[in-house]
Amino acid sequence: MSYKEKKVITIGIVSELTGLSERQIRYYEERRLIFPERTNGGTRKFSFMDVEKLVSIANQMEDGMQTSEIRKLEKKKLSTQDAEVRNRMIQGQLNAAFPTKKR
Amino acid sequence: MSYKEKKVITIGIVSELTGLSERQIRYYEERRLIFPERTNGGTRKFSFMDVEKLVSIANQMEDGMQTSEIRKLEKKKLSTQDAEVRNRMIQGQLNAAFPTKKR
DNA sequence: CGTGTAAGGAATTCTGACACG
DNA sequence: CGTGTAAGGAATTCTGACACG
Repeated sequence: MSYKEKKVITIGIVSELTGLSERQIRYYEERRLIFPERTNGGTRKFSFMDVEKLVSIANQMEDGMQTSEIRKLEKKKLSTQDAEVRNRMIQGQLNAAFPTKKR
Repeated sequence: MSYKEKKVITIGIVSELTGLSERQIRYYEERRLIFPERTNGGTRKFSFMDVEKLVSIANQMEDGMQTSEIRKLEKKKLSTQDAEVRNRMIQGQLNAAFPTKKR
């Protein structure tokens, strides 16, 4: 796994990096917008990906979006990506199976 | 600055990532092999680069090297790199100044 | 709904020192 | 020299709750 996805940053640092309060960060986790891991003792651990996502969330909140909307939009984006990946894979399979077909 | 160099990891996580004890990590800082930053409160903050360097240090310690030797070797490596960079830059300047010269 | 805050406790980290070798 | 450990304190984080709106 790349450094970007490794969960190693505590909430205080994340707060500094994002400009969000710890309260906000915990709340966004409660609303299932981010998914930090935990140490054995229960301390949250975030990745740089989480930090980026939090900045994005902050922007969407500023635009008046609610956490529920942000979550839904995120889901939609992911399923769209999934569909695109599937399409490309199928297309690849077809191209391999029928090499004579144009393009 | 890239994620790799950003100082955001606390010593407990670094200990887990490297397999080194916190005592060892603090000692290597005392011997100036690594240079973590600090929070306002005084808590150490490490980067993924530091983590990599610590793994390298651990290997060198296993090979029987002393911290003073490791530090010297590190310095040597850096000055060698510097020299190489300078050489390349000078060569580049020369190539630009005398484009007719072969190569 | 989203966020601030005070409260109490627990986990984490810090330093300086002693020990062993 | 390099590392473990107990000690005491300070910084950090955690949860559940109340408040405001």
